Amino acid sequence: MSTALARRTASHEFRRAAVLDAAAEVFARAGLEGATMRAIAEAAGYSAAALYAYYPAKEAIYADLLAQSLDRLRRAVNGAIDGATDDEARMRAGIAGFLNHYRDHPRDLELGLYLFQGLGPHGLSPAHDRDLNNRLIAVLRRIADTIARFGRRDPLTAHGETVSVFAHLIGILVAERTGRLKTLDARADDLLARFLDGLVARLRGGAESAK
Amino acid sequence: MSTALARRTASHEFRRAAVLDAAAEVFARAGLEGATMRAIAEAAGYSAAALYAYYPAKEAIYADLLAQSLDRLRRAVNGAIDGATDDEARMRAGIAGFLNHYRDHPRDLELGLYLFQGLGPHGLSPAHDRDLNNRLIAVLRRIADTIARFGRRDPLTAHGETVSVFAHLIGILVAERTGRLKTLDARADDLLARFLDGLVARLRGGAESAK
Amino acid sequence: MSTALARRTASHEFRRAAVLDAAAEVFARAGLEGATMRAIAEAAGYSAAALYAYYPAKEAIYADLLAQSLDRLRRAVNGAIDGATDDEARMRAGIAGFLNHYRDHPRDLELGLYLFQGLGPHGLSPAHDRDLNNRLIAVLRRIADTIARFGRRDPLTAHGETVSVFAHLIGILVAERTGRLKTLDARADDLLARFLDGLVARLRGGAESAK
Amino acid sequence: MSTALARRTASHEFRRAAVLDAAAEVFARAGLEGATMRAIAEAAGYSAAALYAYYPAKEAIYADLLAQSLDRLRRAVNGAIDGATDDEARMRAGIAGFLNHYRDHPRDLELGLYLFQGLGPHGLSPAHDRDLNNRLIAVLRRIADTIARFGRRDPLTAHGETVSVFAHLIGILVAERTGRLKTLDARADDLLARFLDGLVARLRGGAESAK
DNA sequence: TATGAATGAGTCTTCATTCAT
DNA sequence: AATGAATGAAGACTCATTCAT
Repeated sequence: MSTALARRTASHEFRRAAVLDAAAEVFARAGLEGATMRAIAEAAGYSAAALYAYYPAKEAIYADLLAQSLDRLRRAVNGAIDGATDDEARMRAGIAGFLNHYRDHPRDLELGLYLFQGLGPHGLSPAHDRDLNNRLIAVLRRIADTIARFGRRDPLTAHGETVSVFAHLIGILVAERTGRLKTLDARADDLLARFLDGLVARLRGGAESAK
Repeated sequence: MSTALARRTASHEFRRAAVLDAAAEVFARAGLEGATMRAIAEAAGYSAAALYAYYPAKEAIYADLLAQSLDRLRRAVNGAIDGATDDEARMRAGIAGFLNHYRDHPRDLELGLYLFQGLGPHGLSPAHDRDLNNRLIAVLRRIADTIARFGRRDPLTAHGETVSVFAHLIGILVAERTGRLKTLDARADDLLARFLDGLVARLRGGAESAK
Repeated sequence: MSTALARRTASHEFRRAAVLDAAAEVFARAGLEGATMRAIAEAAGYSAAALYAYYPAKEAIYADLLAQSLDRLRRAVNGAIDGATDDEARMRAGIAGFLNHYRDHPRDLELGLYLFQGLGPHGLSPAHDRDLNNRLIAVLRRIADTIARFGRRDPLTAHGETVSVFAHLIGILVAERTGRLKTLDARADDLLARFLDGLVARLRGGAESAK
Repeated sequence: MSTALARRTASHEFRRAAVLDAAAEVFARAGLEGATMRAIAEAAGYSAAALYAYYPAKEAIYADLLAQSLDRLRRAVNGAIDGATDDEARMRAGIAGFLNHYRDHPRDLELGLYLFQGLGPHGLSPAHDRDLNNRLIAVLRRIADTIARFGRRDPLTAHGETVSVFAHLIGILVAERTGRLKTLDARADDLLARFLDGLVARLRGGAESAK
């Protein structure tokens, strides 16, 4: 019986993943507001009602989608860092990896911004929110490590610098995705380069600039 | 007779402003998607149908709201700049004015983010969009001027630097508003100070760093 | 006082006529369902509320419009008959005048069909209906006369024939206006000619066909 | 499984038919413009939203209703023709069948007039319109055949005569339905008889009257 | 497990009409 | 005489969700 149950569970998880895939596709195609339960169901080859066997509400699909998206981001960032050879390169690679991942994967950006922005209509439950936060922190922690190492900063200082990096990255992404960058005749690449150069200079400069 | 007409017109404008206020309040309370015509009407003490005496469509309310919001931002930035005494202070004041205006006026931030985000579903008409863009550009231009003057940069270089500033400001605001800053135990003030210090250092450094 | 009152009344009637004109124009432009009170008011240079000083309801405007339209029809038919020289020509002219008036004045046809069709939504009051009926009968009576005279029929027989003519005319007009004639590759002229020839032949034939 | 699916499909069709019935009733009762989705839903014992499980839009209900109505007309006409014994009787029967079908089925007349009248506001899609036209033509073609056969006319001439018949029938029906016949103290039967007699006489007369 | 059926609440918008001024 | 202001009722349609099967 236990085997049968396990099999059933595995099968269930398998189909849940298929639903999630379909949802991701719909989100990418129709945008966040246009992603209706019916559209997701159709993409998954189910009826709308069937979705409720896998997720209790639309909100839960969002949450799951976001979690996966943040994991993909983490893998991208980690991969970029691991592929670099010296400390400065690692720091630069991690930060650029963050930006490029989102630039290369608009779906994930869409989801990420939704998160950053606090999804108006139904909002996520606090539990979900905490979970997602932790996944984001995991990404940033790795970047903080490279900063601490390259800049020979203590963890606290490195953390402050990381948040600054994080804010800048978000700013670039938001500005680009909303067309303001094009309007202002600027490019994300250039912005990042400028910021990184400044960051490197600053970290090299003061042996220990306060927080 | 002319007086009566003027009085009537003024009264009309007065009530239109009241509707706009109510709309702003609803936007702040219910979020962007939750701002329905009925909600706005109720907040204004009207029936939904009555709104159409003041605005021909929901979109027009958005547009008006955003336009006024950007004008308030411009006044805040200009005021901050004009109140400072030397070139460095002017630059710092303009940038800080941008950030603080939005921190002090969450409603305007909500609206601004809506703009930055590109309002998915119902979007603004191209005409409206262009108008709003111009208002934003007007704000940034003033900041660019202070950068050019303090850093003795040519306009083109100053523009690039301005976009970087803009991106950073957006990033800070988005991160704060969505609670990520609190999560990361950071404060907007510190982030701004850190960024400004870096900016000043950079501008002081190279007499003329390419674009 | 009596003079003042008369003047006031005349002035009122004058403006009522202007409203009616505007209404006719709107009906022609926007169709029957598209003719809103506001549209009529704008065409008349009034506010919507002002119309209620001249007509108690939209329905009354319809009714007045229809009455005038039927009077125009009567004048057209009478004119056609009076312009002809012998009895057969007079009969033919009267009938053709009916058809051609409506073909040349689509506005009136629109109104007429509305009448014939019983205006769904609000319907006319019985009083109005009776009045309009009488105006239609006045038209048909004149045609009946020409039939009686040409066919040397007694009034009763002539009346029966007239109703048949009336039905045929309506049929042609409805079929043409709704595009069915074009669909069937037919022309109103031909249909009328065919019918008239048959009518003449029939009336010439039997000295006195019952009823 | 196939059985279950078939049963489900059949059940769906059954309820769709019920919706259609309800719609027909509403159309007959409330007139064309008064037939709202909500009214139809209530008549069918559904919520308004439920209708959309059976028809994607109001327009589709119209179209279905009209199509079925025209098919009923065709069956009535065909049946009448097939029940007659000689050529003249067949022609008379077909024409009378058209008229009587509509006199006996006021709902269908209401729908038919809607068609003939070109449904102003929301109109049918061109595709629907073409389809309905074809169904009407199918009816008329059968009548044209009987005319050609009885009158020994070539198809072209018979067609012209058929359109004349069609126009007359419409005229009678419109006049009757809108109460004008009663006003004029006439009866549809008599009108038809008179017209048919004339038609027969004409067809017997000239061996071949042009067009 | 999956579905078809069904719904209530909600969306924006239009319109004829009323009323204080 | 005329109007601006305001409204209730209505329009078609959508959506997330529930439930019996």
